[in-house]
Amino acid sequence: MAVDRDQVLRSAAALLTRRATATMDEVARAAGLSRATLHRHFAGRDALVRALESLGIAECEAALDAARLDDGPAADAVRRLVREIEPAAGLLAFLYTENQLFEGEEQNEGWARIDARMAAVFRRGQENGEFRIDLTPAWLTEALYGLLGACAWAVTEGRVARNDFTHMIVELLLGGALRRE
Amino acid sequence: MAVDRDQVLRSAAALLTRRATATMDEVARAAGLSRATLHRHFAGRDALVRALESLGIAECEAALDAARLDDGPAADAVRRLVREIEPAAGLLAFLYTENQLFEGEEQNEGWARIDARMAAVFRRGQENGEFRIDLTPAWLTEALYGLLGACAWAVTEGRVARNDFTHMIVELLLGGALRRE
DNA sequence: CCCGTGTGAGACAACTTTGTCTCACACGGG
DNA sequence: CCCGTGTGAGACAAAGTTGTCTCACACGGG
Repeated sequence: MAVDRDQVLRSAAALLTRRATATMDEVARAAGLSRATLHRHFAGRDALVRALESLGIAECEAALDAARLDDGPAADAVRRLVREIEPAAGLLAFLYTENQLFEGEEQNEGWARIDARMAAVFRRGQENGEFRIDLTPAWLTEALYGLLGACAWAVTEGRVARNDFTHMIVELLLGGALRRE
Repeated sequence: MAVDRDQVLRSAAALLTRRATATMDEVARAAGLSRATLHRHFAGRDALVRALESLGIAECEAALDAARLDDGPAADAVRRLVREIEPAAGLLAFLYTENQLFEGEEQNEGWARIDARMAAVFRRGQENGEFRIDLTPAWLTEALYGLLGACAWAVTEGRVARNDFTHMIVELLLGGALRRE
């Protein structure tokens, strides 16, 4: 009967993303357990958010590893990254918007490392001539976060098919909306 | 000594965007007034959020009007839209993430109308051959929201220069990151 | 079969936030 | 000058939330 910690965190992220003021009781209900049990696993709201953040950081790092960003064309690396990070998109959407974190040095360091790795692949693409140079790596990184969150939300809202997730993000991020002949 | 209602709403949006659980007292302090006065203008937290939403809808509609989305190439229309909507980007970033709104028929209708107008310009671009057809108008609309929020945040964080706001969004949305020869 | 582990339900006090009210005061127009 | 309007500060009760505890119970392994 052990609670699936990750599954609890995921449903908490899904709820908190669209209603950040949700009660611990609401979070518990959404995860299908009682407030008492939720409290046994996470000492309080802060602890829950920190756990969400730790999970998000860990999943991002894992996705970055799995995407092998240094291999082959940067465009392919970005495509692999988006595909790998898709399962964590909902979590990311929450963490990206909930920047109350400004505390916690360890966490901040984690995000800085992730940002740096993402920016690095864009920079590599610029240096080898794949990517245009007027869009800065920092902006492309932020834009990727924004698109991941937007697409995750669009999928849950039914405005984008789940199977199109990677395609929609990568094609827009790399190719843009303009038609090429 | 009358309080500048719009300015209060803007600073409230700025605070709530990154810390949605902020207290009415914190919101008041951030806006530079006392909780008592804040309460005189907005009956409560709900009223404040609804006012934020009304302002956001109004500014979006105004930007849509000013952008003349039906005139000339769709790409130029999108560029005008982003330029017009820039001042409201912070507000939008908050409203886009805080989807606790699911109540309120009038508001919902407002967003639906805005969504439809945005999607229409993308559809027009597809129909006249400017835009590629594998990215749906609904997704391009969501992506625009996401990019607006991401860029507004990146600007306040200092990762993107304020003057580059329109350029960064439009160039990425329309042209993508890939270099063209 | 029994017992240990983990859970749900509910009670409870402590704390926080909210909404309201009162009072004093600063400002600006008449 | 005086008075009305709008504000800040603070007090206060009401409501909501949190953290803790207790008890009963379901389940599964030994």
